[in-house]
Amino acid sequence: MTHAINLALARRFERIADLLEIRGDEPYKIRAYRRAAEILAHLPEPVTRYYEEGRLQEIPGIGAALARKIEQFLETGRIPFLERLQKEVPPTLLELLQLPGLGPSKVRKLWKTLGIRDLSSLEQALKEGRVRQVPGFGAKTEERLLRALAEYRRRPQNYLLAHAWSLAAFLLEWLQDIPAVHRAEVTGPTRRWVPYLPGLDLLVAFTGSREDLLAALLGHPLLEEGEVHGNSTLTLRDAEGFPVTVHVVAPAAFGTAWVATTGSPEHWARLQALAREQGLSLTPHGLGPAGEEGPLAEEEAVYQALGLAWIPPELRENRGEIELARRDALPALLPWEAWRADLHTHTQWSDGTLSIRDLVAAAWKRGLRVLAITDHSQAQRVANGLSPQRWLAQHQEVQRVRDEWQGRMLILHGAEVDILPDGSLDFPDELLERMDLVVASPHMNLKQDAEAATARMVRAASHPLVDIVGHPRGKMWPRRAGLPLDVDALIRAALANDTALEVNSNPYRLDLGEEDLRRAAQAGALVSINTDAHHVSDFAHHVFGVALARRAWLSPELVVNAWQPETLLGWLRRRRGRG
DNA sequence: GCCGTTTTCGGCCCGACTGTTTTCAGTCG
Repeated sequence: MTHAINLALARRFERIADLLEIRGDEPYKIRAYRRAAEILAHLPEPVTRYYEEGRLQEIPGIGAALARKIEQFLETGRIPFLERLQKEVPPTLLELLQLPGLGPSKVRKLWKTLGIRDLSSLEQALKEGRVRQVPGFGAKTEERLLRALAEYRRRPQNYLLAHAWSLAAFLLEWLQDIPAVHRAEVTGPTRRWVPYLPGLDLLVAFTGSREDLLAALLGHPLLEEGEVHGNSTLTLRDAEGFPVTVHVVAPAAFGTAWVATTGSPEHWARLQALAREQGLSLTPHGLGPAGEEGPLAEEEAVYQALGLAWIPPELRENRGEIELARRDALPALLPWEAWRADLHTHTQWSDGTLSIRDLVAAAWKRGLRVLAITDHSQAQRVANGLSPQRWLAQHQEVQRVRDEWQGRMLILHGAEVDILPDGSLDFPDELLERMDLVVASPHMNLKQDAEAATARMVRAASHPLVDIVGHPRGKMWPRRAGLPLDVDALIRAALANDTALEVNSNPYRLDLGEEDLRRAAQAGALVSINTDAHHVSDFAHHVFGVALARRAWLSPELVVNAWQPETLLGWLRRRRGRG
């Protein structure tokens, strides 16, 4: 759906917007770049098609100036305006924006008054007490920034899994067309679906020279720099500095290399120990008696030779999976294709981009058979949240669309109602009672202490008209850790009230998080995996939620989205006493 | 920088919170 060239352009427009913001440009100009980036990233056709047909300015948000920049990029791979901008505003300033509390205006001030250009010069200035001398900065800000900086540095795994997968899809397609590439696959933490990771790893069976492979990869519009590293790896980066490691292997040894590079390191070490117990030696290049390791081209053969069932990558964390594979007793995981219901989505009625009609059609096309329309409640002013009156008007519209679909798709009408700071809800019960389904989520006051946050969420989860607690922590990677919840208390409340806890599949949220979900899974709480879709392309995010469920060893029967529509309806009706 | 059967110029989404102030700018959602 997304195209590499659109994404490459969108990222450059985003970067222009960031740099303009630090420079202090006209806010509406900046917004125009951001809007264009957003639209390009979600454009269903490659922008090259518009270019060839001379229709660039037909793309909403693209006028003469942006069309010109798109043309320059497509013709030369460069945008001179961006290059001039980067000479003027050091791009290293952009990493400062990652720190919570530092926006473009403060970054500009630090740069102009203290000459701060990156994280290390900021740290130095903070430690020397120079930052608090700047007007607008004080002791509290100094302390907060030092903490944020330490936090930022402590986070070794800095990148988003979704970014890795999206890049992987483009690069694998690209690799297919390179002669002498026999096979190419995703490997490493990306393949294990680790939510936050140090970069993308690919495994490539290749018989040519490393330099040729590197040159071919650098021809891709999303990759900017790279080098040959040792005799079996290439390291590259995309325009945002996202690291890509390409492991190169002989085709015959693909199987052992794939197991080795997929990891985890602990899982691999345990496999090697198991091999030793059997008098064998397991290396990335083969398996057999020490010194006579033979290559294995298929991964299944590696596990089989060790007397194990093949282990899905999401389980390879050395949490007991090897012992279970030995007894052929691996847990049943939620099948990838079992997710057939999205119970948390948005339309143009609040901050979504699609009409109800288009959202339903897009969901159907995606293979969904149940869709809940859950726009924001009134407290979400930024998101154009619905008043009770507007919800009722929307209800009429949902009814019309429902009639058009005549039961082919189960369309539920509910809302994502705000959980207010005290745990009460942003809509009156009389309105909630009319809904097919209620998702209740926290959006504001996310800096409560653990006691207040837990009381708030437990109260919401215990409300008889709340079916699903949406993104319970309200976290937003990487800037916001979210509510410091006692998750076990929330899980107990959910169990006591037959309420489902959401795994929000938005890659920036993944909330509940993995450890939370593991606890919920052990307690046997119901879970709802939803995309929180605002765009058509957001439906694709469900894989991150499903992956998290698999990594948490969640029993498939606890996932309400995997139930038959009748079962789901039965649960909802029973909960609100309509059963 | 974009956009227009209310405008080709003057709009473009806004409110709460916080730390820094002494009346408000910047950040965030």
